[in-house]
Amino acid sequence: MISLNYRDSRPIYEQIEDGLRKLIVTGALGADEKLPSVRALAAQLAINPNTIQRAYNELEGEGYIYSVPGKGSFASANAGADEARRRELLGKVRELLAELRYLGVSQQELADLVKEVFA
Amino acid sequence: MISLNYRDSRPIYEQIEDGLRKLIVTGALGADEKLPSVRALAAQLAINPNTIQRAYNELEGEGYIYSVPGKGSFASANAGADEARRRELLGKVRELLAELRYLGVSQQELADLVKEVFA
DNA sequence: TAACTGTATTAACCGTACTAGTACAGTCAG
DNA sequence: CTGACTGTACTAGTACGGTTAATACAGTTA
Repeated sequence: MISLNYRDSRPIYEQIEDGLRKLIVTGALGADEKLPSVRALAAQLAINPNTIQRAYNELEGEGYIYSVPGKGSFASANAGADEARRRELLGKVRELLAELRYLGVSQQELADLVKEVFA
Repeated sequence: MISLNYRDSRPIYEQIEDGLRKLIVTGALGADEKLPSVRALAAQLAINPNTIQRAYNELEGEGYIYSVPGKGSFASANAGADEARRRELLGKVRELLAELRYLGVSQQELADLVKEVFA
């Protein structure tokens, strides 16, 4: 479900955040679908439950999931309300595109990439 | 020339790397143009020269600049040879696009962004 | 009741970013 | 040649944050 890369300098909880966010935005995790419990995912990944909780906490702050004490954590129906993150991501994409252009990637190739993602 | 954000969790040397990389790929720093010396930039940013050196080191490893002992550091003529970085960036863009789609950004809007970068 | 859920708190360990200080060799203008 | 610049290298110390560990508590549910 999620893979960790210990060689990556990025913290584990961020890798988990990204992994879950990806599952949600790609539709692999449907709305109101139950996520693994904090302890279960910790056991599966062989890491501390606190690290999982931290990832869940931040994802809840971003609106991607919601947690109910005693019941569990679930994928949010719609996280599209996060305008700040949208602008942040657009800024990142803009910088990456500029560098890719410099690296010789054609406009056509990038346009195709956009089409592919929306296909 | 370069601004640091101490609230950012990312290391200073990475922020410097990104700043210089941006100056290079946007053409603000032309080919073989001289970069500030390790000590000069360190003084300007009020940080330790070692941190600057680390950033320069990594940028040289990526081919974005080259350094000559005794002379200085300079922007590379062509950094397009870095195929690994190209693929890395393309992967990142793909993930960002998927999330932006989920956040409600239209395909047209992203296609326009590509056009704008290449304008 | 028992086993699950999320949540909270505290202490400790450890990697690493960063600083500080120093040193050496190459370059270049005076 | 001299002196001031350049990049480079190394060591030592500090500080911060990620991660683990061990508990504890309250809500949920079969």
